[in-house]
Amino acid sequence: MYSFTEENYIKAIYKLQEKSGISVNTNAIAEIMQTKAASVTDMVKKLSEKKLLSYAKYKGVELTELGRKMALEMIRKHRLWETFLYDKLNFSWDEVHDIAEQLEHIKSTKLIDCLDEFLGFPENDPHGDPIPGKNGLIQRIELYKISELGIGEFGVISGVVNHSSLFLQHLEKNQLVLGKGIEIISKSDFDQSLRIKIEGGIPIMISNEVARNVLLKKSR
Amino acid sequence: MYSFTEENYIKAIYKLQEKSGISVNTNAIAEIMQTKAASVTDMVKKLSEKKLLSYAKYKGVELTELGRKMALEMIRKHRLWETFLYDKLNFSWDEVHDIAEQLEHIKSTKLIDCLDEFLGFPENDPHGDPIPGKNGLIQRIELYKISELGIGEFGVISGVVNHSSLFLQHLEKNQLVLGKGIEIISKSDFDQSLRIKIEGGIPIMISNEVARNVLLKKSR
DNA sequence: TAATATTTTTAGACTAGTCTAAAAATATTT
DNA sequence: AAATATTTTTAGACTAGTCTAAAAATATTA
Repeated sequence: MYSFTEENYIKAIYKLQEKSGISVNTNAIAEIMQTKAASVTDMVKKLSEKKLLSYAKYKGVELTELGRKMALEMIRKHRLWETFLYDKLNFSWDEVHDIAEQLEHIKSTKLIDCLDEFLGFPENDPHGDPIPGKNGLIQRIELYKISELGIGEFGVISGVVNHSSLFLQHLEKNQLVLGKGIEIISKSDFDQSLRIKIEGGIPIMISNEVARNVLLKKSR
Repeated sequence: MYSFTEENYIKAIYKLQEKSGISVNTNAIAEIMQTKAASVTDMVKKLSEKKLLSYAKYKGVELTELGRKMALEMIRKHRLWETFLYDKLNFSWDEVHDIAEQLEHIKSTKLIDCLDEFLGFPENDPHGDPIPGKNGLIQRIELYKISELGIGEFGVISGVVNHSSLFLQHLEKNQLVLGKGIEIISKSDFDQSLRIKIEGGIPIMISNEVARNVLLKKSR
């Protein structure tokens, strides 16, 4: 059984490895873990002994297959809990992260698989990020900004680029919520604003600013 | 913010205080916390400094109002999560406890209040134990053993006395699940076994052993 | 490539929570 | 009420995870 701290280190290292290539250095880990480099060295040695990552002094670390699998499990849990909070308990997009940060440490495979089923096997969390499957595979679904779609194309709102409360509240006020299907009606050559039709509603205008910050899964 | 360990101590002390009167002694705490008396002494001193309980050397401990409130919050969380697992994720009676033991430590008042609402403000958990309200009040509903009801009386299954997996599985096999309405048809003078009718089913026999371990809320 | 700057590691110490073994207080028995 | 048994506390040590300060390795610059 792994401690919360160990789990958080693995998740942090996974994220760093995702964006900045193969080997992750001590200082970078210290920064996102809000701790000191010396502490990271200690922990990294421990995780290395547990075969979760490979580590050579002064050379940075790299997750093993075991570590990678663990990181994906954490991310799966995190995103499923976020989806639960958003879909079932009506939390807003910006409230879910901190609570999911706690919930992702709950140990029970059955719990998370049942939750997955209860939520209808969602493919993306409320921020549009893909939810890894039971097998540890990420099914990456191509998401497009509204502004990238052509006239006549259809899509389902699946995420956002800008996560600010102000923006999320603006979307909600305009019925632009997760899961809604929309169709591109026309684009203005003047200010790149768009006219779109929301599923079961009348056509509305949205600014290019909005169109560049909402992500769609193409449909039809 | 309190640690998991501190929270578990407070919950344990509350439970002991419930059944065995006012002052709780060190060894009893050590036993249910699965630790040694020396460790209990240390922790109890700490909790005393935090005003969660009052403690006099060699005289045992007693929760303060603050400690009692905290214990009730823990119990509220525990029982709401158990209800969630049972009602929404279809866990069985005997599976919910261990996971709720982890979930009860999640820190978010909003989360637990939204969960309460999502579950329809349940009054009892899947074991029939009352769920403390937001205010910290326990609404105690009178529950009767099946064996205490008279012939012709009706009741809804609302809890159990014996919480063992073996017993809970036996009940499930015989359709004796939470929320089912039953009617007492007759009682045997020989072995105190009962004939009962389960809502929407045919009459069945149950042993006195079963009848003494299932709790009903009277109805009609 | 020598000097300097940066990064990483080591050494030793601290806290929370636990332990064992022994001492102190309380309870029970005779 | 003295002897014995039990319970509780103290003292000192251990582990996980953290820290600071200093040493060692690596990287950068002139």
